[in-house]
Amino acid sequence: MRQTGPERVKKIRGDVTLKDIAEVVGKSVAAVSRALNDHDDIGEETRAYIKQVAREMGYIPNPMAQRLRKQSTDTLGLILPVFSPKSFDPYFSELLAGIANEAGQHGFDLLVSTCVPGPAEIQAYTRLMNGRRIDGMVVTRPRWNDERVAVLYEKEFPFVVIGDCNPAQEVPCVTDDAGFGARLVVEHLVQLGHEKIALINTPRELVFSTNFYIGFRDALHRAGLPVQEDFIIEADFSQKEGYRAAQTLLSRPDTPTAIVTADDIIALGAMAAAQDQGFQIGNDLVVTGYGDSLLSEYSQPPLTTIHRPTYTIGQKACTKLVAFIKGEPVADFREVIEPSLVIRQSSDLALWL
Amino acid sequence: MRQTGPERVKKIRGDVTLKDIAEVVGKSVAAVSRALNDHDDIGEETRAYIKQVAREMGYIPNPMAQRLRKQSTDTLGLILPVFSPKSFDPYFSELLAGIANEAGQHGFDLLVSTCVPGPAEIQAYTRLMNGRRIDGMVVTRPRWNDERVAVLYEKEFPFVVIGDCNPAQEVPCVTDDAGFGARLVVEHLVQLGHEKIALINTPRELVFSTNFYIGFRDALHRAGLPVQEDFIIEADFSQKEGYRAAQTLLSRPDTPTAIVTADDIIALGAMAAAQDQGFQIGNDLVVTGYGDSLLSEYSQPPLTTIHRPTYTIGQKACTKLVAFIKGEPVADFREVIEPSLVIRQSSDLALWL
DNA sequence: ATTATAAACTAAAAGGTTTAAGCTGTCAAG
DNA sequence: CTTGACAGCTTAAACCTTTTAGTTTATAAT
Repeated sequence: MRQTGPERVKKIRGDVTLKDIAEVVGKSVAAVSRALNDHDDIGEETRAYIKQVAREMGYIPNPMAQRLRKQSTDTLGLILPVFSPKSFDPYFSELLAGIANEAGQHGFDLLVSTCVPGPAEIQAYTRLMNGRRIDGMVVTRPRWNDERVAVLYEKEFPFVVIGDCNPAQEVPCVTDDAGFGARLVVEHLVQLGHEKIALINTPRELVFSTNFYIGFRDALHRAGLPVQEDFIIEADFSQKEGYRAAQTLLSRPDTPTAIVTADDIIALGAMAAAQDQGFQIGNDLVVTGYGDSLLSEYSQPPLTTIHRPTYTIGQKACTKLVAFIKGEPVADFREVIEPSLVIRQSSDLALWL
Repeated sequence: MRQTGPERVKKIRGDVTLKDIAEVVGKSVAAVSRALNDHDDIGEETRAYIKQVAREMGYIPNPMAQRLRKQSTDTLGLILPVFSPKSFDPYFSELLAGIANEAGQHGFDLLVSTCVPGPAEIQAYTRLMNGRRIDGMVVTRPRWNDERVAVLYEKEFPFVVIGDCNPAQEVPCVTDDAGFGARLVVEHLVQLGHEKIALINTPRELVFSTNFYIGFRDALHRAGLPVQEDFIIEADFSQKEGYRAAQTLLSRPDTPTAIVTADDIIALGAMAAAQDQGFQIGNDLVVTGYGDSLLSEYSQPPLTTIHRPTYTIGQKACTKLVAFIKGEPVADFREVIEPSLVIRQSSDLALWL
């Protein structure tokens, strides 16, 4: 029954299906399928032959058919918040790179969607979930009482959270330790002799912000410094908001000598505001960031910040999510990565030398 | 035959299929499908009823079944070059945002994959194509004799190119006018009185680089200035490469008074090199970039550059690709967008005032 | 009264894969 | 010689939707 020659090449262009292979090798479609998937109820010889023919014919499985049948998509979902048309946070770029690379390693596709933050957000999530387009979801920047997490959890849809999330919820997550980061920054500033340290925090609905605040507060306590509530202010993730916040802080009668911010992009805004008021950053006033994004290296002056291994976090989160989807045992639900301090000129102009 | 009550609600959780609806309304599966898709051979009343029941039952079509049947995926592919683990070019972030947003508008999903540039690249492309995972592909940073374009073209796979591409190939593309951008920069520098203008160009295999070079050269000619070949040097898209290139330029006996670069990130490297050699950027030496990425605004000093509307380019490219896939007539194959000059302190320190 | 036409549907196939269940033949144990 | 076990297959169903090619019924035209 073995055919060779033209017949076997016939379908070399166009879409070769299991049926085509079955015809050539003279076995059933099921046998071909099972041979290619290495089931053990197909003879050694037959299996080898089928595989060879499949290779020669250039067989590529039709993913849609597989997905329909297996009721799984081998695809992960990631929804990026796009605030303004003009680009988005470099944090997400790095995260995306980590996730996408790792997903590829596991044979998963990555579906990326965007949405403007707000009420439409949850729709974007449910659309991907309900549409059975993806097997699992990556959630970023978790909030207290996060509706996204609630929905995913309730529907028992596999997901992983990137960033600190509500410890009351037992959800798989990979995060940097914001509190530890804040502590590193404050200790650095205390060492430099600062006593009046202000904080521009990210929005309070983020779990991250709370942890950052707690780390900040505790570090001050530990240094024997008071926590002045009017030295603490919130800002969204934007340069503009950072500018506004710093302006407010610096217009007070008693100005701080250091401004800790919970995000690099906010720090950039804060630096701009301070500079506009005549401060020399790194000398009259110290500003620090969080994230160690590309921006912090090239800012003016370069920004002292907390290095968060975003790429690695993306990778680990992806690995965890894939394990989850495959039903493999997941060792540690909550993976915490220690960030590190990167000292640049914005905290110590002497480094210019 | 109309059922109401529990039966209709029975499947409200879990996956409602056409069959379930058909049973409830007492019609055939085909009728339900045709009603929901607004075919005109279903009675007005029936159609309304079916739609209502579908809504009540929370019916969501199974995309995999649709895709298998329709032999299309309603998904676009984008492959991001990831050079180093540490983040990627902000250019791609902005592009991604534009493409993803627009794709969503058209009801398309966006599949994002990454690959390290090099020989593995073409595999990533063929994998997506051959796997029938996507209906169309976005190609970025086209090169002369671009293998990706060749493969896509040869297989008649729908695609759109973002960025200048080989004019000999009749391929759909959306691009900024690099030559025009170069001209704007040179004219600006000439106006500032510069006569010794160097160029750090991007790698010559990119069509962009050639166009940028031609614009640069022509603008010099027009200004009556000579084109000195040893003032022209190439660099990859990295800060490091920009640093190296500028170092080379500035180590020559006759140093330029202005360095034009073909990319912001290269410009940042060039500035760093110049600063390390004691130049005051914007005064002793002028450096310009291309792209107007986030970085350029926050660099030290802020970078005079060419604004490329990357987000918009992403949107337009996506629209074009979708039209192409749907077989709609595409008006202009080649869409060229004029960039504009953004003057910051790196070319004119007086702006500091 | 017959035929043509249109409206409103239905049955079945197709899209490609995987899997549950069943079948055949061989060999060994009883 | 029977029974059982096992290897190595095959058949048919399932996944869910869309489309092709009818079929039925009612109405209009002849």
